[in-house]
This record gives sequence, structure tokens and C-alpha cells, in this order.
Amino acid sequence: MVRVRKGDDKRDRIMNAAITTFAQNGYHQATMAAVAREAGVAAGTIYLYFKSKDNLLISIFEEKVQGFIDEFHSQLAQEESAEIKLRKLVQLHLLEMQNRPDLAAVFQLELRQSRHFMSAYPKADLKGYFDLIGEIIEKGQQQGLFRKDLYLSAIKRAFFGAMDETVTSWLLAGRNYDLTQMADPLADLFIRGLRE
Amino acid sequence: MVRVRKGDDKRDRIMNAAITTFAQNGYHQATMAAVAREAGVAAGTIYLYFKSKDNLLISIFEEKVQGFIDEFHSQLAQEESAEIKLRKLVQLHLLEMQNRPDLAAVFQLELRQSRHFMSAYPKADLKGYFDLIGEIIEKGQQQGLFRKDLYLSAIKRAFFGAMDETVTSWLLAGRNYDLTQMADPLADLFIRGLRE
Amino acid sequence: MVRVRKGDDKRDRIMNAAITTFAQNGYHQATMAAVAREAGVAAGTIYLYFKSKDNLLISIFEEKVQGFIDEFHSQLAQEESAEIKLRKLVQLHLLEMQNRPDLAAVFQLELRQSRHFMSAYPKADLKGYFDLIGEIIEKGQQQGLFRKDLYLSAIKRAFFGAMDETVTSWLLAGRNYDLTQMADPLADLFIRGLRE
Amino acid sequence: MVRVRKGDDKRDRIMNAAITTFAQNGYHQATMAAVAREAGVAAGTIYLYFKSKDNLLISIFEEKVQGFIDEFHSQLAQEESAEIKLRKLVQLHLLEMQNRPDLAAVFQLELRQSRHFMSAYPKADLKGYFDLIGEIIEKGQQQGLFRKDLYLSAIKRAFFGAMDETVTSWLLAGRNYDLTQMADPLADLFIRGLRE
DNA sequence: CATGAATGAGCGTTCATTCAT
DNA sequence: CATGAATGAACGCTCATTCAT
Repeated sequence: MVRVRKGDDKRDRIMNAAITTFAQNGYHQATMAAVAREAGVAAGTIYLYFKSKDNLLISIFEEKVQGFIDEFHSQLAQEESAEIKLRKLVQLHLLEMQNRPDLAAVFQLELRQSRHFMSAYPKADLKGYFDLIGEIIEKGQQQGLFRKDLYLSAIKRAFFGAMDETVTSWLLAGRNYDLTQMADPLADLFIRGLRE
Repeated sequence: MVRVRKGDDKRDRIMNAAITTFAQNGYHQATMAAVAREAGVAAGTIYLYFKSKDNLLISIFEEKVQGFIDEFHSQLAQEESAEIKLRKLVQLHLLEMQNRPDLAAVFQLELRQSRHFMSAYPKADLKGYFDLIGEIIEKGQQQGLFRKDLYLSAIKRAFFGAMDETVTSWLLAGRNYDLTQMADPLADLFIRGLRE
Repeated sequence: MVRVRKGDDKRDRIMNAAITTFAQNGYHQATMAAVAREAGVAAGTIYLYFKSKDNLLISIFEEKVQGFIDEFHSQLAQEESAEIKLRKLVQLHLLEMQNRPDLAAVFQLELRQSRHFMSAYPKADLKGYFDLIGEIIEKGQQQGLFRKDLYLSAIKRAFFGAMDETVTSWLLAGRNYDLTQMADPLADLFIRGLRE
Repeated sequence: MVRVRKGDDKRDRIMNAAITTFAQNGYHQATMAAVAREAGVAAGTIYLYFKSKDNLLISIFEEKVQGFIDEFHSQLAQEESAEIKLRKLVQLHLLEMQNRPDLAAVFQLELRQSRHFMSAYPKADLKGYFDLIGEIIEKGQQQGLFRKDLYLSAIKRAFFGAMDETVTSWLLAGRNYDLTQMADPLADLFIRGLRE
């Protein structure tokens, strides 16, 4: 077990080094040598934990996105109202991205392309996150808060896309304002749009 | 004039070949040789019209995005109501993307990364498109249709992001459904969200 | 005849443009387009007068070196003493190079490499110049000024090499001193070395 | 230490392969792939030891020229008379070039151009070699063998240039005679020219 | 004669990945 | 497990040369 934890530590170090490095100048410009340097390991060591550079990027998505989903799930569990859940989800999303700008940069700026070449890697998509959004909206419908005649899959994408672009614009602007201030305007817009 | 048209033809052929080629497997995987082959010109000829591969991508954005903006502008000019303008904008956006899936793929899947490395190329951003959205919303406020207390820059991003993600999801799903059917649900969501 | 002169003018313009251009950053860095621009002609025009870029460089040598040989010959014809001829040759050589630093740069810095790839172009060598030197020394032997037991071909090369290196050093130093002041020390050295 | 020798061996193999390859058809015609093939390494391996093709050429000069200077220094140290030193220097110079014609070809035929583009690389010049020549001549002046009124920097260049051209002519003639037979005629010429 | 748009072969360099130690 | 030296395929870009006008 000790060995496992040691290995996990090194794996984490590599993954975090990759996030930092990919965030600097993009996935393609980043070299595995730079990731290794940042992680304090030899280049070859990365390949003991990740099959390839692509796999490293994919793993970041899979694990970090899943981490967010799990975290958001538990944070939202305590709330009853779907409206408040929705509002809180926006807040959590923007807060997390603001707190981890490197990770945000990888998600926002490399994600699309990754989603592209990862057509073959179905686990690397955002389905889980879309599902989380969908569950909240459906809950709102059950609670009588939101309209019944919603095109749910369209709404999910719109909602995610709005948050996503909000973060991207913030990143491209040089992170020179407080991202979380966008949360309430965004939430208001969607909650009103969804209401009966 | 004949010469100009000749040059323009070839330049256009190269640009369209680049859109097709970049769309296939992504910008980075695409080779200039493949673009040249697709355009029916020699590799070196591309460099008579574009300074570099990056410049070719950037030019696609600058010119095609501007083309959309201009076209949408004129199409929307005839409409009076901001609500209808907004609805029509979504329809036009999705329709154009559906009609030119290669261009859409480049926009959606390569745009982010481009926006990334194009921090240095200010003209390559979406400001003009954001402005178009902003004008419509402001018009709606003047018409008394939309609330006055909107955080406009947040709304613009949300609106664009929603359309953007809608297109991306469609592309990643293999374009196996009619994209334009998403237009009204999307428009409804936002129009309701913006109303007094 | 008028046409011939016109043609000759253009040919000369191209050749001089080539000298200027080759001198700037070396033969390999120079492009035919730059030569054409400098000459005020289209790129293709150069090929009406010279078979290739190599041929252009070779032509410079052949014609300019021959020009020097002819000029030096006639200038030296009036002198009787081989010693004075030799001294004057050094003076003329250094003076010409100082007066035409671009041509000097091409001769000194591109000549070697040219002599290399021009093994196949026998006319592009310095035989004529070596012969000029040899004639003077033999004359000196006939005049009883110079030793009879000279290894003539060795002396010719040494004499040329000394002048050549003198010019090269001056060029590489940035032409920041008067080259002709080297003439008498050089001539003295050789005249003493050759004397009975 | 074992590792160091290993690395040195490979670096040496690459450098010698470069000398051979550059000598064949000149620096510009030579490809890094050919150097690698000759060295028995992969193309990329060269870049573990040398920053660029230019750097490889420069390194040859820096290290080999310095090697000659060091070797000639120690070989000449045992001689007392400046005249004999000078004679021996010519013999050593020509002998070394004859023994290593590939290296000689690189020195003679690529050196000029290198000196050209290496204005920025001051270490790549021949100053050390000129200094060696200068020391011998000054010693001869102290010994009362050579005239006091010598323009030393002119003499150094003349002496080097004479040897240089002797080697170049031999190379361009196809190395079809014994180079060292030129040593004594050359040395005689200069020693007489320098004497009181 | 002159043009200059078009050609396309050619090459230095990078870097993800492997594997002997 | 870890290393890092070595690999070698891959590609953007240049530019001498051609030829239709």
C-alpha cells in the first residue's frame, strides 16, 4: 500500500506538471521533456504512468473532470431547490476555474482539440458533466420550477457552453477581473429562461 | 482586374482547401503538402498568398468570421424586433454551420487553440461577433423588450457560448442530426431569460 | 550594335548587382530575387544572361579576374625592373580591392568555396593571375635580380596567398584601416626573399 | 569517467564524420543526414552534442585549430633558433594537412566562408595561430636574426597566407604531388625575406 | 527580350518514444 | 522502478529555375 501511494504521488506530480506545462503555451508546444523537468522526473518515467502524450492529456480530462463532477455532486446534494442548485453550480464552476487557472487553461483552450482527436476516446467527453446539469434541470421540472416543454439536451449544451465561454473569455483577457462576479448574472439568465 | 480575379481565385482555392484539410484531422495534423494537393497547387504557391501555416489559419478566421458578421448584419437589418433578430441570429448561425461543416469544424475545434496562440493577433478574435450580439440586446432594451439591469458582457458571452457549444456537440456527435432544430429551443431560452 | 550595347548594359547591371548582393551575406544566403531587385530586372531576366546562379558567380570571377589581369598587365608594361613590377603589382592589387570592397568580399570570402565547386570549371581558376606573377619573377631572374634556384610554382602561390590573406584580414577586420599601407611591407618581404 | 569517454567517443565520431562529409562536396552541400550516416548515429543524435549545423562547423575550427596550435607550440618549444622554428612550422603545417586531407579541405575551402559568417563567433578565428607566428618572428628579432623594422602584423598574414594558399592549390590540384616538398622553398623565401 | 507567378525538390531540426543499464 | 541517451520519422518553408504571356 505504501508503494501504491508512492507511485500515486509520482503519478500526481507528473499530471500536475503536465497541467502547468500544457497551460503555458498549449498542448502541442509543450514537450514531454518539459513536463518531466517540471515534475522532477526523467522523461522515460512518464511512460511508466501514461501510455503517451495524448493519453496524458486524456487522463487529465478524465480524472479532473470526474473529480469536479464528484465534488460538485456532493456540494450540491445539500441543496433542495433546483434553482439554487443551478446557481451554485455556476458559482462552483467559475470558482474552481478561477482557483486553478492552469487547469482551466488546459480545459478551455486544449479541450476542444482534445475532444476532437478524442472521438476515439469516449470516456474523455463531458457526458458526465452534461448529465449533472440535466439532473438538476429535471429536478427543477419535478419541483414545478422549470417548464416541462424543454429540449433538455439543447439546454444542457447551452448552459455548459455559456459557462465555458465565460471562462475562456476570462482567460484570454488575461484573467484581469474577478471571474466569480459573472456567476449570478449567468445564473439569473438561465433560471429566468427556464422558469414556467 | 483580370489579374486580380485570377489571384483571388487561387487565394480562395487555397483557403478553401485549407478549411477542408484542417477540418479533416485538425490543424496540427494537417500538412501544407496536403493543403496544396487539395488546392491543386504546388506547396510553394501557398506561400505566395499566405506568410505561414499559422497565418493561413488566422486568415481563415479573420475573413470568414468577418464575412459571417457582415452577412448576418445585412440579413438582420430588415427585422425590427430585437427578439426576432435574436431568434434569426441563432437560426443563421446554426444554418451556416450546418451548410459548411468543414468551416464549422475549423471554427469550433481549432478556434480555441487559435484564440490561444493568437493573443498576439488581436484581429483574429470574436469581438466583432460579440458586438453584433450586444447591439441586438441593447436594441431590445430600448424597445422595452429586455430587462435594463443586464450584465451585458456576461450575456454576450453566454449567448455566444451556448451557440458555440451547440455546434461543437453536433460536430462531435458526427453531425447525425439536424442542427437547425436546436435554434428555436436556444432562442426561446435566451429570449425568456432576457425579458422584462 | 545598339542592341548589343543595351544588352551588355543589362548584363553588367546584373553582374554588379550580384557582386553587391553576394558581398552582403555571402553567396549562399543571397537569393536570385535579391540580385534581380538590386539590378532592377525581373528574376527570370537573369537567366537570359546567365545559365544559373553558379554560372553567375563563375562569370564574375572569369571576367573580373581577367579584367584585373589585363589591367595589371598594361600598367606594369611600362616598368622595366622586375622588382618595381612586383612592388607595383602588390600596390595595384591592394588598391583595387580597397576601391571595390564588394568585389573584394566576393573574391576573398566566396572564392575559396567557388574554387571548390568549380573544380569542374577550369577557366574559373587563378591560373592567369599566377602566370602574371610567374612572368615577373622570371623576368627578375633574367635581369639577375632574383635567384635562379627558385621553386617557381611554390613562390607564385606564396606571393598570391600573402596578398590574398592580407585582403581577407582587412575585410574581416571591418575595413577599418588603410589597406594600401600593407603594400610596401609585403613587397619588401618578397623582394628580399627573392634576391640573389 | 566511463560515461565521459563514451560521450567523448561519440562526439568525436560525429565531428570526424562531419569533417569527412564537409570535405566531400562542401559544407552547404553536405546534409546532416549524411554526417549522421557517416558517424553511424541517428540524425537526432548529432543535436545532443552540437547545437546546429553551423555550430558543428564552428566547433571543428575551434577545437582542431586549437589542437594544431597546441601541438605546434610543443613541437617547436625544443628548437632554439627562430629560423629553425619557422622552417619547422611550415613543415608541420604542410605535413599535418597532407596527413589529414579531409580536415585540410574543410579548413581551406570552408574556412573563408566560415570566417565570414563567424564574425559573430570571435573564437573561431585564427588569432591564436597568428600569435604563434608572431612570437617566432619576434624571437628571431631578439636573436638578431630578423630585421627590427618589420611590420609584424603584415608579415604574420603574409606568412599564413602563403602556407594557406600552398595547401589550397595542392587540394584543388587533386593532391597529386607531395605537399611537404613545398616546405623548404617556402621557408627559404620567408627566412631570407626577414633576415637582417 | 522581359516578366513574375508558379513550381517542387530538398533539408535542418524537433521531439515523442524506447530500452539498455 | 527509474533513468536519459539515442532514435528516426516527420514537416514547414525556401528558392533556383521555368515558361506562358
